[in-house]
Amino acid sequence: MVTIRDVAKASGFSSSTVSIVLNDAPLARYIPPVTKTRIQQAAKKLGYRPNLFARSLRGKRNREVGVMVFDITDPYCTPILRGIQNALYEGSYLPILTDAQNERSRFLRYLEMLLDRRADGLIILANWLFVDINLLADLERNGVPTVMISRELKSDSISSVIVDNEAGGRMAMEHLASLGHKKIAVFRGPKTLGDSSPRWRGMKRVAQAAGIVLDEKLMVDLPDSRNPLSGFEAGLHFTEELLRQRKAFTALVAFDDLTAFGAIRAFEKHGLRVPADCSVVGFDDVDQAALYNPALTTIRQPMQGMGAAAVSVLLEAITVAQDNRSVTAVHQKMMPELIVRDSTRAIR
Amino acid sequence: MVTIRDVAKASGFSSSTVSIVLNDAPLARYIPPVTKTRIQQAAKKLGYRPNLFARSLRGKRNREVGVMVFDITDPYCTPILRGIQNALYEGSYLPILTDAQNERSRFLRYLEMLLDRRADGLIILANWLFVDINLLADLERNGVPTVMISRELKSDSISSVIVDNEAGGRMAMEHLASLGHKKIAVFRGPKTLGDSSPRWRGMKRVAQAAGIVLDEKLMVDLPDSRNPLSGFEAGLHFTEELLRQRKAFTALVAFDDLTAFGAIRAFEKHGLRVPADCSVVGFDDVDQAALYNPALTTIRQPMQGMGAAAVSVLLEAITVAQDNRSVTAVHQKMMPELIVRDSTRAIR
DNA sequence: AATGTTTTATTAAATGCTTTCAATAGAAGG
DNA sequence: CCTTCTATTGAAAGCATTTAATAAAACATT
Repeated sequence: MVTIRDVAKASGFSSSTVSIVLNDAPLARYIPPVTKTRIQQAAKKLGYRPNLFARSLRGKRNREVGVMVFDITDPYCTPILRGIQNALYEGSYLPILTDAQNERSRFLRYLEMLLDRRADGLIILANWLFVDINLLADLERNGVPTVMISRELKSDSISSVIVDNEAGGRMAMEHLASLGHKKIAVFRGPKTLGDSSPRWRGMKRVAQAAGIVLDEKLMVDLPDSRNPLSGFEAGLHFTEELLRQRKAFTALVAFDDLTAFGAIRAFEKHGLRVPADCSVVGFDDVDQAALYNPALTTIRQPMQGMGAAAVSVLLEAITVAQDNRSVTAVHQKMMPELIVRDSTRAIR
Repeated sequence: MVTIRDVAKASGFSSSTVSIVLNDAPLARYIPPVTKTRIQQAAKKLGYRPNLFARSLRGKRNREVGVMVFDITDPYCTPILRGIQNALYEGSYLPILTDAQNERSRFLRYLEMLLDRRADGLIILANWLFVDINLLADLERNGVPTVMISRELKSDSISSVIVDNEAGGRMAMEHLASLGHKKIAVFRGPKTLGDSSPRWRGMKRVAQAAGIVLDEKLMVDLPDSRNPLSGFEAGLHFTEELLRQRKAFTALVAFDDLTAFGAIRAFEKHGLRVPADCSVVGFDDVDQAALYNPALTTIRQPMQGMGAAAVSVLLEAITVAQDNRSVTAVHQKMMPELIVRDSTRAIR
C-alpha cells in the first residue's frame, strides 16, 4: 500500500505539504503551482489512495450513512432505496443497508453497529410497525443526524419525510366519485399505522362533500401485521368477507397496492371481474402496480423523490452538525399523485 | 467519546492490558480473573465502545463487505439481498449497498469507492448485462475476495453462485409435457445473458425425450435491454406478435416472471384467459409471482439461499485471505424448484 | 541602508485510538 | 541458582491532517 509518505519521498516534499496540496487545504494558497503539479504527478504515478481509516480517525467523519429498513421485502422499499442511493451517490456518500426484518432486537443491534461505525447520519425507512416512544428516544439520544421516512414526527431533533396521506385519500375518493360510484367499500389501514387515519380523513371529507354515504358495513379496519406481503392476504380475506355479506358495492379503496392485489384476486376467485364488476384503487404505486392484471389505478407516493429528499435533509443536517451549530429538524410532506390505469371504470 | 485510555485510568491498568482483556487476545490467558472483571466493569460503566477507525487502521479488516447490485429495481434482487443481509448479520458484518443502475461508469466508480474503503470482500449481483472480460479483469486485479451471484464463472480467483439453469429449463418443460401440452411457445432470454442458453438446452432435451416438436416459429429470442422491467414489455409485445401470426399454441415458457406477466397481459388484452386458453410458466419466482392474477406457475430460484451461500463462500475466502493463504474460487450451482400455481393447467 | 512587517513556502511534531511486540519483574517450580 | 510461568506495561506501528513554528523572500518605512 502506498502511503502519503511514499508520495512525499517521491516528490521531494514533506507529507504535510503533500496532504495540503492533495486536499486543497486553506494553506494550499501559499504553495506555488510547480510544487503542486509535482506532488500531484507523484501521487498519480504511485497510484496513491489515502487510507480512509486514518483519515476518518483524524477527521471524524466517514462519508457513510446508515440506511435502516424495517423490511426490505416490502416492494414499497425498493424505489425509496433507489432514490436514497442515487442522491447519496451525488454527494459521494455510501449507504450501509440494514434490514431489521421487522424484529425490534435486530433493529437495535444494527443501530448499535452503525453508531460504533460512526455513521455520519441515519435514514430510517419506517414503513412498518413498532416505531414507538422508546425507540425514538433511543434515536434522539445518540446525537447522530437522523431522518425518518414515512412516519409523521413532531420531534425537533429527528427530521421526517412523508407523503401527504390526507391528500392521497382525497384523490382516491375524488376519482371514484368522478366515475359516478356511490357504494364504495374502504379498507382502512391498521390503527397503529400513522398513515391510516389521515387517508381515511381525506376520503371522508370528499365523500361528504360529494354527497356519498359511506356505509359502515363496507368499512374494514385491517389488522396489524408484521409481514408486508400479508397485505395481500388481508385484502383477499376481507374482500371475500364482504362478498359473503352480499352487501352491494361498485368500488373499493384498498389501503395499499398489495391489499388491492388481494382484493382483485378475491373478485376473480368469485367469478367477478375488475373493473367490470367492481373498481379498485390502491395506494403507493409500487413497481408491480403497472404490471398487474389488470393494471392498477392507484395513488402514487413519490418514492424516489422521498428518498432523495431524505438524503438532502440529512446531508444538510450533517454539515450543520459538523460545524457544531445546532440541528433543527425538518418535516417535509410530499404530494401524492393519482395514477389512473385499468382497475377503475365509470359506473354504467 | 470515551477511549481505551479512559478505561485504563478508571480500572487502574494500562491500555495494553485493557485491550488484551477486552479482545480476549492470546495474552489474556495470563491475566487473572480479578483483573479481567475489574476492567470489564470499568469499560461497562463508562460505556466504552472501541473506535473502529483506529481498530481498522491497525488491524486492517473492516467487517464491511460491498454488495454491488446492477439494478435494485429488479424484483429478483430483493430476496437475494435479504439472504445476503441475513447471513452477514450472523457474522457481524455490515453490507455497503451500491446500485449501479445498469451504468458501467457507476459500477466502476462504486468499485473504486469500496476499494478505498478497504471493504473486506465484494458480492456482485450480476443479474443483468455488461459483465465482460474487462470488468472481470478489473475485479481480479484488485485482490479483494469476490463472489458473483447469477453469472457462471470459470475464474479461479472470483467465486460464483448460480442456479442450475439447465435443470430449471427441464423442469418447466417436464411440467408442461406432463400436462399434455404439445404446441409450446418459448421466449428464450437474450443471447448475451448467460442464463439463456442452458435453460434452452434443458427444455430442448426434455422436449425431444417427450417427443414434443418445438416449432421454430414459436421460439422467440428476447432482445437485450438494460431495464429489468422491460421484461414485461417484451413479454407483452412478443406474445402479441405470436397471436397475430395465428400460429396455434397451448402453452408458453417465458424467460422469467416479468416476461410471463407481460405475456399474460397480452392474452387478457386479446380476450384470452390464462390458463384456460394458454398455460404460462415463468422463471425466478419473484415475490409478486404468487400474488399475480392468476398466480404464476414458475421455476423458483432459491434466491435467499443463493444470497446466503454467497456470503458463506465470501466469509470463508476472507478468513483464508487474512491468513495469507491463497484463495481458491468456489463455484456453486443450486437447484431450482418447480412451483405449480394457477397459470398452468392440463390440456383438455 | 537599516530596520521592521507581511507574505510566501515548507515542515516538524502533535493528534486521533487501538493493537501488538518486546521487555520487565515477580512468583513458582526444578 | 536457573528456568518457566504469570502479570503487566512501554513503546511502536498503522496513516493522514492540522497547528505552530521556521525561514526565506518581498515589501514598506524612516
